[in-house]
Amino acid sequence: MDYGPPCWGSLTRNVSPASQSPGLSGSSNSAVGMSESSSVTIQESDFKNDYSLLKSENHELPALKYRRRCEKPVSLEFRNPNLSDEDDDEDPLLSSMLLNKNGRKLGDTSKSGAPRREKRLRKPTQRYIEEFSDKKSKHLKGQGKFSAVTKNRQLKIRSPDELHLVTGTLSSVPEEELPSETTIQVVPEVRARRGRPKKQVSVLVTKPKEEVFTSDSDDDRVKKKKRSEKHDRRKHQRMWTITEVTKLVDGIAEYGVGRWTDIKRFLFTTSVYRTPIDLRDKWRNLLRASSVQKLKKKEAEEKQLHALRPLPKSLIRRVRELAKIHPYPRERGQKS
DNA sequence: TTTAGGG
DNA sequence: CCCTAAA
Repeated sequence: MDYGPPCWGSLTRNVSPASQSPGLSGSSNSAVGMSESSSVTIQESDFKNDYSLLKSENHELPALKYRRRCEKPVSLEFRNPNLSDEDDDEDPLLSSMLLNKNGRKLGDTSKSGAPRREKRLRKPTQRYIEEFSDKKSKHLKGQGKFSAVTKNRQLKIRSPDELHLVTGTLSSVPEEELPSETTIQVVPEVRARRGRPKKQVSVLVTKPKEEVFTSDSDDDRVKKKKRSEKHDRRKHQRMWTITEVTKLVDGIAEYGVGRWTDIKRFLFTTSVYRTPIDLRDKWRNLLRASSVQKLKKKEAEEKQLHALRPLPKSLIRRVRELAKIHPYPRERGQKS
């Protein structure tokens, strides 16, 4: 994975693999373990043999992972409003497929096939330009990757589960989510939610963060079984993965508490869900969780036991540190 | 429009 | 998560 796919246009292989050091993680966490990167190693042969293939569609991501400086043609090429639009473009499509057992939903989506395209023609320019220049010139932070995902990229097999994943179409997830959604076919909250994808700039951060600590337990996400439709209380609930929490904490460390929109825009650009408000809520919960840890041991144990995600120690530690640094209104006391 | 606070 | 008030 050292050379991987070089920049498409210029074949700049002179860039050293060490160039992926993300400026984001510079301050808070020193223990950076690349996690996602490991998932793309399988594609190497393809890259060498079928060069045209990756150009066609779904192989650009790994490349971009490697080269964040490689903002070559991809950024513009995929901005094409026609086929572009990263994740949320497939919302209706995806949901219809997954929920096809629900006749109503299916008909609904199919009906609105055409108009949806039209709507997609909005101009991303303003924000896009802003972000683009911002990243490029600013500090050259860690976010240089322009994902520009296409329709279906079924690459990136991070866990063996995904291998037997029927894939094909539902692999439009950003990158951190949807690890094992194979068994369930109910998935009520594919990603619909109330429309709020906002401007999805096609940059994604892909920081080689940890995710190494608890091995997998973060990939759980929607591991819930086959929830009967009757019993689903909350329409949509997305489990926070460790990766997400890590990103959130890191983002807070970088931009400060309260800058939810910034954090969302810089670190959660790929997540159509997770609004800034969600981030804030999660942070609130994190504060509580981290404080809980220091309460009674018994309580803590029970919590840990009950919790699906152990919430790594490192994260808790960081949360607490951050909590000390910037006082978050009202949550600091952890009273009542 | 975003953030803070409460439900 | 959702909603609302305030900035």
